[in-house]
Amino acid sequence: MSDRQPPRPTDSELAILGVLWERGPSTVRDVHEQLNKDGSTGYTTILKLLQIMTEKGLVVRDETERAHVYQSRYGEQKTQRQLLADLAERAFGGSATKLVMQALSSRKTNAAELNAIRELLDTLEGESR
Amino acid sequence: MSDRQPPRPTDSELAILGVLWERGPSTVRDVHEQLNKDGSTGYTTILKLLQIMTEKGLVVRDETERAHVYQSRYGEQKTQRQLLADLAERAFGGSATKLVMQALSSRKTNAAELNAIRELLDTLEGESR
DNA sequence: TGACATCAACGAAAAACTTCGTATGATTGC
DNA sequence: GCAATCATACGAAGTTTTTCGTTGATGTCA
Repeated sequence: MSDRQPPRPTDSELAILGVLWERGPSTVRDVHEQLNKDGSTGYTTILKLLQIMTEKGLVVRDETERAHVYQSRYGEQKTQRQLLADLAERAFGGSATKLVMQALSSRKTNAAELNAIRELLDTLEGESR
Repeated sequence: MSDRQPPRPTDSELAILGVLWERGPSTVRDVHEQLNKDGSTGYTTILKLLQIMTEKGLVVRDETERAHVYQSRYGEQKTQRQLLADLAERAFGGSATKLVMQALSSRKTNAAELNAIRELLDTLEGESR
């Protein structure tokens, strides 16, 4: 009963996770500087969010230095998969295939990207045999 | 300044929209009965949510009858596209292609589904020429 | 017509999310 | 050593989300 599965990150939390994935383990200052390039969020806001995310188990904190160092507890891809599964469940009747097809048909994809997807399909088809 | 773009529906709102898309225009009672098959939400909870959704512009209300009739203001696919674009933006650095590839590689897809996706790719490739 | 059912509206409360001010303690530079 | 700086922690306020109870109006039917 100790570690149940991680909660879905909120928008703000996801923005922070993005920085942590990009930069690796970071201090509050690091994250704040990165996020403040365009928007404007106070330092203590980021701090508070990271504290809450620590409680939730979304990040882990290293307190050995004065400036605590945070890192994402779950990898970027794992989180992405989680979010996709969640969205498929909530908005696509649980069908990931429907999700993929909707995503594909609703925007312009250039030839290179289409090829990359095609190759991925080939790989998957090989596996499913 | 009148109609800005619709807000992202919350989880509960999305559940209600799901019913409206499936059933078409419905009363609060209709939605409530549909959603209460498994979970347990009170009648007035659904009512309140639909009132809020009306304010937000997610649904439109026909008040000619005593039991108001609600319908989704935006189609299912349009909403799905919106949600996908939003998720791509928030979690995939704005790349819908990354989203698709992650969705494809993170689960088992049967042969028929893979073929359907392949055909879709063919169609898209034709268009992009 | 009078009791009962049905419905919308309103308000309120609890939880989650977002934001930040202030307090307080550690570190650093002069 | 002391002031300025940098860091965490705490609490609080405002907003959104979710939930429902109550009220009052309208309709039904025996």
